Amino acid sequence: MVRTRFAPSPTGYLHLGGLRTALYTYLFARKMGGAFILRIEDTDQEREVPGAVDRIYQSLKLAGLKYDEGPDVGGSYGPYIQTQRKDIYLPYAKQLVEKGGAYYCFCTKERLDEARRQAEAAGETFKYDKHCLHLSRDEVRRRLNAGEPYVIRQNVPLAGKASFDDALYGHVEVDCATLDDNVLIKADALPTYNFANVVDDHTMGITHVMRGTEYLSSAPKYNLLYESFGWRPPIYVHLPVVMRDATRKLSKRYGDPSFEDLMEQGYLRDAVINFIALLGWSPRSEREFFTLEELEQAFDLEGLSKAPSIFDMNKLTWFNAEYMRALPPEEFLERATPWLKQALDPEKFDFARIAELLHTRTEVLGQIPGMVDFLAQMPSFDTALYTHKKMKTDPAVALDSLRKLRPVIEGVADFSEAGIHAAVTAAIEQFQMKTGQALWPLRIAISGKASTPGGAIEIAYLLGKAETLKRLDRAIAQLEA
RNA sequence: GGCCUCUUGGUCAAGCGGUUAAGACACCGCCCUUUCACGGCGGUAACAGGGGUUCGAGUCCCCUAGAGGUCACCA
Repeated sequence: MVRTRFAPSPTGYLHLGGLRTALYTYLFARKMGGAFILRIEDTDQEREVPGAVDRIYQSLKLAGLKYDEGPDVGGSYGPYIQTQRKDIYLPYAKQLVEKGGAYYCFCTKERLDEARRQAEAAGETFKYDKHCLHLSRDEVRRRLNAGEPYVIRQNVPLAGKASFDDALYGHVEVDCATLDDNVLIKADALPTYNFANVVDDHTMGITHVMRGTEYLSSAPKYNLLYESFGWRPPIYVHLPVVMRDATRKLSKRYGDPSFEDLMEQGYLRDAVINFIALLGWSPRSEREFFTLEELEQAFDLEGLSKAPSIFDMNKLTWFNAEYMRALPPEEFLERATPWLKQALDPEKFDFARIAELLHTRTEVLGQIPGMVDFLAQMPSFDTALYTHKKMKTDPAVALDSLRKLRPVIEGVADFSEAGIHAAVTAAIEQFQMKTGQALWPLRIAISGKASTPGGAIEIAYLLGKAETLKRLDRAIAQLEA
């Protein structure tokens, strides 16, 4: 059975690249009828950010990526947090030492730093010189017993090739000579990422590993470990990076949003998932709308792209707008209400009607307050707004129209949209005005904005008669001044 | 710098030896329309460069260039 895992470090928020990795990992497991596992990689105690583990749970939950096994849901391969597994790594490392695939190292930080400095001065890449590999068994035992601090290093062959096969990138091979004897067990007795990964993936029965391409070049080294243990390596699928532009990857530093940020800005979960899924994967068809469930069926490794892709906020916003429009009116109203409340008093305004008007005009929920705040408070505006070429209006035309319309509006008994509409159209006909010359100025006069959700009639209705007249009077006064 | 990887319009991308090189976003134009949207129709725009292989290369090979990754007791 296929078993995949998402293994983040609790060092902060879940960024969109991480979310995509999690998504693909999840989708592949579902597609194959396998299990999706969450594992927390917290072996670097210094970098751990308090609360980050909870944020990972939160974000995955928010994204709808349910895991079958994980720290907070259990499972038969636990624990799922590496620091809670700390006792299982050392025995494996010792086993590797016995097999010759690793060795104890007592070198001090000073000696290493010095060697590193010299290598740098000579313009060479630093490589550990296997100094401690040649220590006798007796000496190793003696120093261990004396309580000397130590690490355990991987013993990489001096010559030959190390390689692995990636499901996406194919056969990747490097010369062992270019590889360093990396630390497997740190002085604090915790494993490094490299080692913990190999041990955990094996002991947790992981069959497919999906992770970023930043691990691509270290993967051959992993296989050496698998070989030493005599274990079968999982199938690797390295995923290209999600970029912010041609040369930089998406990052919080430049203000790129995290998944949580997007949710807070009023993006829809399904829209973000849909967009992210298509960033680096193609269904190879014209289809572009997929629910999570549909992605679970459609996803495959063949559609993955090898090149990094740039996160296009524009397209995400388009996707979001499409998802917004596809919402049933009641649901849109429900989702829009909290945002409407930020700008308007629900006691004073017809939220249902406003939501109707907003529905096809809202790309992101967060835009809502700014689109309706003029209803609560009349903005000041320049009379240049009255000038509109196509409507054939300007401040002079506007003043004339507004003067004619004011008494008409005052005389509307039934201040519904139908009532206002009937009265205004009758007046337009009676005065032989151009529709645009009447309605454009009216809308400007009571909204103060070049574009609004809804036209003059709708806005007048929403404002109510008293407020509409008040705004009209002020507008006329402004034009007369 | 060594090693690894990537390269189709501004962006996401289809293509897997023979196509007028799809489609989507964005942009522009037109239509619809009491604004703005929505919707409809149309348009601009790409195979990084150079060598091969082949009757025929975006598709295969090599080189160059550009970009990314990696060289930690970080993941």
